[in-house]
Amino acid sequence: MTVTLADVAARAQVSPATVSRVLNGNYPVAAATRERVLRAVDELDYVLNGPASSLAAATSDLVGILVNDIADPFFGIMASAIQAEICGPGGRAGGERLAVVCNTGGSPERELTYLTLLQRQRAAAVVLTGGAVEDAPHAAAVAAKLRKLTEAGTRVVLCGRPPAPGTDAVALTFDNRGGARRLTEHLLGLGHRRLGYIAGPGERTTTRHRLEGHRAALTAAGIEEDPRRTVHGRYDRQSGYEATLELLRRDASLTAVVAANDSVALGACAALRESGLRIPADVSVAGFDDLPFSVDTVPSLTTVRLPLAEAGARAGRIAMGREEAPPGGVAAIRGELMVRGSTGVPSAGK
Amino acid sequence: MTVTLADVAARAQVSPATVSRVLNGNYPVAAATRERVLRAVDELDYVLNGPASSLAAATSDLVGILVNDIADPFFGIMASAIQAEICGPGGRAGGERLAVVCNTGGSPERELTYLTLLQRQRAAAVVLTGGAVEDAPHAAAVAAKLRKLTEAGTRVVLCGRPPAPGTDAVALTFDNRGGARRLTEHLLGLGHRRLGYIAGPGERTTTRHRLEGHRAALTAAGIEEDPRRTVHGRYDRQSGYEATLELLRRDASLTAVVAANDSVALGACAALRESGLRIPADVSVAGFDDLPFSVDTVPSLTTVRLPLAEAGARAGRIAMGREEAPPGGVAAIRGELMVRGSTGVPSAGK
DNA sequence: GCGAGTACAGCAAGCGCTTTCTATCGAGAG
DNA sequence: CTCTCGATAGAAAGCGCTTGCTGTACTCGC
Repeated sequence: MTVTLADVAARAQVSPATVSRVLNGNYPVAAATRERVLRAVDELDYVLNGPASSLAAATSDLVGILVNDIADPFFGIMASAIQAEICGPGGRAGGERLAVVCNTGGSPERELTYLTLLQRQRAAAVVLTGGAVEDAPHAAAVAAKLRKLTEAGTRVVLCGRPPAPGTDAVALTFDNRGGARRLTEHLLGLGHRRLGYIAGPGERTTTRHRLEGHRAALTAAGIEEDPRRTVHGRYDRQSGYEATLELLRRDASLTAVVAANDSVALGACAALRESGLRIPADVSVAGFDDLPFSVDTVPSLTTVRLPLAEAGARAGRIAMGREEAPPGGVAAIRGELMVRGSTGVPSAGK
Repeated sequence: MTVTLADVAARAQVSPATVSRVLNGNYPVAAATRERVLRAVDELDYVLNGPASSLAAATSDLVGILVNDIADPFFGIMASAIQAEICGPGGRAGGERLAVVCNTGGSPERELTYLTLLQRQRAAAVVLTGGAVEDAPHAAAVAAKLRKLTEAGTRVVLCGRPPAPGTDAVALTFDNRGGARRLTEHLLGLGHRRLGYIAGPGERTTTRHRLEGHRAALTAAGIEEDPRRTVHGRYDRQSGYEATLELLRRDASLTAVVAANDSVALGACAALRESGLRIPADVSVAGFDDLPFSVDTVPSLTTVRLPLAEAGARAGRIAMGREEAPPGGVAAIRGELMVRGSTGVPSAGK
C-alpha cells in the first residue's frame, strides 16, 4: 500500500542501500544514479518512514521546546526564536529538523511526561524555557531525566531558566533578581515608599528571584518588609486585576504597584483605573519583560526588557551545536530597565 | 548500553511479547505477571523506544499543530486549547500523546515541510490553524498533502481556516467576513464616512475575508471603494503604526481606522496619539480577535471577539475522535462584536 | 473424571530503514 | 600488461518493538 524504500529502489533499478544513501547524502553516489533515484522518489511520491529511519539510525531529527504557557507571548517569542534558529531561516533549509514546542501548562507532571516522550523519540535536543518549579522531588526528577537525556546524546539547553545542578545542561538564565532590583530602585528613587508587589505563583524560581530583587532594593533603602504589601497570583492579566484590588483593600495609600510581569501590570492598571486612580499621578505601575504591547499601553509601561528573542536564538544555536556553550555552561542575561510613562513622582497628597 | 524490552523481559522472567503487552495494556496479562514486569521496568528505568514502537505498530502518538506565528497570542491561545484537549486535562492522562506545535512563520514552504515531516512520523492527527495562503499551486500542494495524510490514517482538522476543497479535512472556520462587516456597520452607524482600513498580508484568506466584509458594509451604505483608504501590512503592532501614518498622510480627514487585528489596532492607536489625535474624539479605532489585552487598552478596544479557545478545544476533540465532525465537515464560527471605548461618533469639526 | 473452553504466555515473523563489509569496474602506476 | 587503489554499488545483518498464531495449563459442566 504505502511506498517504501524498496519500491523506489526497484523503480530506479538500484539497491535499497543506494536509495538510502542518496536520501541521506553522506556517501558517494554517482551523479547519474542519484538522478535516477531522485526521479523515482518523485514519481512514486515517496516519503521516508521516520520511525523506521530513526530506529535504524538510532537518532532522530526531533527537537523539543518546552514552554510553560504557549498562550503567553513571553514564551511565544522565545519559542519562535529558538525554532527559527533550529529550522534555519529558509523554508526547508537546515537539515529538516522537526522543532516542536510542548506546552506544559506549568504542570510539573506534564513537564516530566513531555521529557519522557521526547526521550522516547530519541530527540536530538531539548530546550526548556521559563522558570522552573521549586519542588525538591520534582527538581530531582527533572535533573535525573536531563542527565539521562544527555547520556543518550540529546543536547539539553535551559533558556530563561536557572541552571540544573548535577546535569550537563547549558543554562542561559535571566537576571531576574538584578532586573527587579533596579526596577524597584527606580521607584524608590522617585520617592515612593509604600509599594505593593504582585508576585507570580509561589513555587517558581522566576517568582522568587523577582521578589527577592524587589525586597533587596527595599531593604537597601531601609524599608522594612511588610508581608501585607505582597500578593501572589498567576502570571496573567486577570490575576493582576484581582491582586491590585486586594492590595488597595489592604492599604489604599499605596503609591506604586510593581507587577510580576507586563500582563499582570496590565490588569493592575485596569483595576487602578476602575478605582478612580490615575497612573502615574496617583499610583505608579511597573511591569517586567517588556512584551510588545507594553510600549503601547496608556501611559506606556515602565518595565524591564528581557532580550527574549536573542536569548532564544542563542539557545537554539547551542542546541544545534552551532554555537559554543558559555564557559561553565551558564550565562546570565541582564534585563534593561525601560523607564516610561507609568511611573512618576508620588503625589504630595498621599 | 540502553535498556531494551528484552532486558526487561529477562529481568521479569517473561517473554518480550508479554512486556510489550503489559506496556500497551490491550491484551490480558495476569496481575502477578504484570506486577513483576512493571517492577522490572521500574528497576531498570526502562524507556520505550518510540521509533521502534511506531515502526512495528505502524502508528505513532504524535499530533501536530501548525501555526503561522507562535509569538502571536492569537495562535498561542488556539494552540493551547488544542493541546489541552489532546493531552487531556491531567498531567499524564489522555493516552500519552505528544502534541507538538510547529511554527510555520507564515511561510508556505515551511508549512509543506512540516506537513511532510509529520507525514514521515506517521502522525496520528494534524491541526492546521489560521488563515491559508492564497497561492493556487501552494494550495494544491497542501491539499494533496492533506489527502495523503488522511489516506495514511492521519486525522486532519482545520481550525480558523477555510475548508480545503478536495480533501476530507474537517474545517472549523471563522466567519471573518461577517464579523468584519458587522464591525464596519457599527462604525457606519455612528456616522463615520471616511474610514481607513489596515489590512494584513495580501495573499492570505483571513486578510481577504476581513477586507471583503469591510467593503461589503461600505458598499451597502453607498460608499464607494477608495483604494487609497486601504493599506496592507503584517499582522503586528509595528505594521499598524506605519500603516496609520501612511493613511493619515494620504488623507488627514479620516474619522476611523479599522485594523486587521488587535495588534495592528494597537499600533494604530500609538500612531494616532503621536499625531496628536484623540481616540475616539478625533478618530475611532477598531480591531479584530479580542485578544486578552484589548479590553485593557485606553480607551478599550472595540473589536470582534473570536472564540479562539473554544474553537481550539473543539478542533482538538475532533482530532482525537472524541467529537463528531460537523455535518458536511465544515462549521462556521461567528465572531461577536464588542463595542467598547475606542469607537465613537465622529467629531463635528471633521 | 473427561472433554471443551478459557486465560495466559511465548514464538517468530516482520515493520522499513541504515550501515558495515564485500564485490566490481576502471584507471593509472610500475 | 598486470597490480593496486579509488570510486561505487549491493548483500545482508540488524535496530527494538508489535502481534498473529501456537501452545499449555487450568477451570468448569455434566
